[in-house]
Amino acid sequence: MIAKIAVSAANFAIDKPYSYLVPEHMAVQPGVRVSIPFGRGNRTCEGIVLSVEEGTDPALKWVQQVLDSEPLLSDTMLRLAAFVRNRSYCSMYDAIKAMLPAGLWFRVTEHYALTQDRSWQEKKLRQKEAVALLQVLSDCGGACDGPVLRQAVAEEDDFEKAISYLLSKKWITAQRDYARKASDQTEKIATLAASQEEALEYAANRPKSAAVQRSVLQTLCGVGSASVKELCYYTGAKPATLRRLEELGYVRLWDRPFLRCRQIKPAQVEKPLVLSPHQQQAYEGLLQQLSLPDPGTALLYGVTGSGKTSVYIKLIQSCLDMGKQAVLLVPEISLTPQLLGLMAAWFGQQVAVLHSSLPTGERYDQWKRIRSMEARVVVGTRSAVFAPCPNLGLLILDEEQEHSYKSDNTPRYHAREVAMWRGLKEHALVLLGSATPCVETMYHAKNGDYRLYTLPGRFGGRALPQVALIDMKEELRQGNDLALSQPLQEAIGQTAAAGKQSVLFLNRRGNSRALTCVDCGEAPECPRCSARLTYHSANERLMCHYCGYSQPVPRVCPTCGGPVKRIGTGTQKVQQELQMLFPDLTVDRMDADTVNAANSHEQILEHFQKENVSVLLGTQMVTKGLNLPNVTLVGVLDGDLGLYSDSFRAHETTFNMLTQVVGRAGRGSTPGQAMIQTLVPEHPVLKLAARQDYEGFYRQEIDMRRTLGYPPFADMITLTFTGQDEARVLRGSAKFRESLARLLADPQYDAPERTVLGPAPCPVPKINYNFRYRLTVRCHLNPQIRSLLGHLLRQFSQDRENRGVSAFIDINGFD
DNA sequence: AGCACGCCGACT
DNA sequence: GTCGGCGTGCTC
Repeated sequence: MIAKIAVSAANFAIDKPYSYLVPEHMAVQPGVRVSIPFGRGNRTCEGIVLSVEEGTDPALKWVQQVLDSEPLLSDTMLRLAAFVRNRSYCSMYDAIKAMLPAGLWFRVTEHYALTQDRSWQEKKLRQKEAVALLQVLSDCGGACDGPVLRQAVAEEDDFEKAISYLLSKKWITAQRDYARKASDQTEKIATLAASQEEALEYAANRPKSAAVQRSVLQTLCGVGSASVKELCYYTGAKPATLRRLEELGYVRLWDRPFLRCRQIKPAQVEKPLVLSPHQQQAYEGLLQQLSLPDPGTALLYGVTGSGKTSVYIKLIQSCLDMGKQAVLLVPEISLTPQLLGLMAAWFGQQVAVLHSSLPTGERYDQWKRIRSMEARVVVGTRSAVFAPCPNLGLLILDEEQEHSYKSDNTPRYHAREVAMWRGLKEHALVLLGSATPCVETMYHAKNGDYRLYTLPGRFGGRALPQVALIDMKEELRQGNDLALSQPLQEAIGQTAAAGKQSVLFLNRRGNSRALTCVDCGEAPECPRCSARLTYHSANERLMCHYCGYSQPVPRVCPTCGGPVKRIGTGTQKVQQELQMLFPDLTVDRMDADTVNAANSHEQILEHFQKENVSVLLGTQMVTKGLNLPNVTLVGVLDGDLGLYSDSFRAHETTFNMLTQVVGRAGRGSTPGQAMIQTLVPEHPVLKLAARQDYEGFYRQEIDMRRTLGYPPFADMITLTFTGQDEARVLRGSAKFRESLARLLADPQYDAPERTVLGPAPCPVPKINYNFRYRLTVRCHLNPQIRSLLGHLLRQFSQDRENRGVSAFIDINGFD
């Protein structure tokens, strides 16, 4: 028997199904994982069986072990993986990894053993580490486990070097054992208690003898928290090392409570669910569509507060009644506690929650519950679109325009695209919900590709907030250079006086944007990135938002020694301004600096609501999903930020963001009021956002896209090239451009509107010492062009000229 | 991307 | 001699 296998060690350039021989007695079927030898060195790696066929071939290698007793992925899911691979230009295994819960991954333990060849006994070896390892192996009777051997050498690098040397001499052999990562008991967990920068700095300044401490901190910086057991295993640390780090304040140790399927607190709901006439109408239409043999796609379009959630719940109920499973995707789980409560109230134990910050064991349990159909409603973020539902009936993407549905690392898939594929192949209904649908989505809905259901007006007939655009140029002319305009100041005062609350939104974090020298005008930049450092008052440091680099705030200008001044506005500075203007008001702040493990998003909101704090000041985070009845004023401090980014989505993103923020005002009985501060009050996008006029915005935007040939009328492909050697990156991308342009000129590609632009530096031309250039291609993507791009990418990575340069591709992306 | 193989200069 | 550096080509 021959098995075709997707191999974990194969990257995109060499990825294909590899054939292996299956031993007679071995039970191998598609969807199980196996361990196999790969490459010249026959290193053991993992693979997943794609298909099995009769036959034999003496040239092939043998499957070593079967790692699963039953298939992890059904035939459909394997085909889905192939789809993701083709769409996002990743390897088959990358796609599969995105589909499986982390708890399924195997922890590899190595065993080392001496071979028959003992010729080293007569030799004098130069490497003292190698001698030590051979000594330990002999002492252990010729074989021992990796961790035992590891202790013989202080430095990880030296250990690796010595091992590979001994292996190359064929004096020892290495064998790998696989053990599942998910555990069943309570565990002691170590969490990083200091900031990454502090921890890394401490680690970097330790003497060599503290290598273990360093590697613990480095590991923790990568993962945030890990079980003490695993940490000790991977780093060679002893529990005492971790206790020491706890004393020093870099690590927090705690016992994770014994609950793998976390209980969600059900919300108080009145049963049965009563829909408004509009909701009922939408529901009935959707139900009819859900019952079709091929339901296709639907768009539920309704302003914030129009009650889309009730329609979802009713539809999920119907889907369950049909004996099928339903998946509800949300942009970010932590932002939707209310929704989780509702789901628990309506569907109780049938709900499974899936998202990436779930502990591995819990995630694995949920995954199994879904696969066995014990859980029939799945709520989760992007990756939950891969929920292993055997009988899928309904896939809902709430707030479908959100960027978080697009993965920004390998595999670069869009949950909407994956959902569409599943809908088509598994005969499930795909329901997109939004108050401000993505322009492409609305286009398809209006075109009849998707069915369109509209919920007009806010639930309960509540009025939309009054929105005013405030001209900040005028404010400057009148001598007000504060971040808060005169009208907004007054409104805040009045709102507080009336016992109501205000939410202020700022699109940035940190205190001031940058530090500038008064004399020479220099602003400190990140040494690794082409970006200015941002001042953070919480830790009195300048930080890079791209790579995390930080340094203490310099007293004087590093270039000329002149005095430095903070420019720009951040949440911290606005907070100071507010305290100066309104000494009696309390202000809560919510941004990346105040939201952390100790102070969660929910806790800040709860505090704001319970204590009736006058003002909540925050970044992006305050805009999402919250429903605060006592908030009657919303202020956007920098409404025009984002309008001028060079993405074709700039207008859409700004409009959506503003609409979303403004919609937070007046969700209770009192009508709301919103103010958008801007330097360009005459900008049509801002005017439309102020009027909450999605239809108007859509008409204007779709015309522009048609004229300029942007999606949905063509596809925008971005090819990004990165590497440390700028000349190489530039040369590689230019060469890619040449081949692409030449090939596209062939009439077989039928790409009449093609254009290849670039190479041009990316908006941030250097991140972490890596230079970044990109090509932009505008054309109508068809299967031929897709495979042409794949071919060129493969060719690119195999070209010796391009060593040290990596290329990746993004289609109709967001940056 | 790894990783081994092979060729070459340098060190013991 | 033997070690290690680096260029080259392959991965069932």
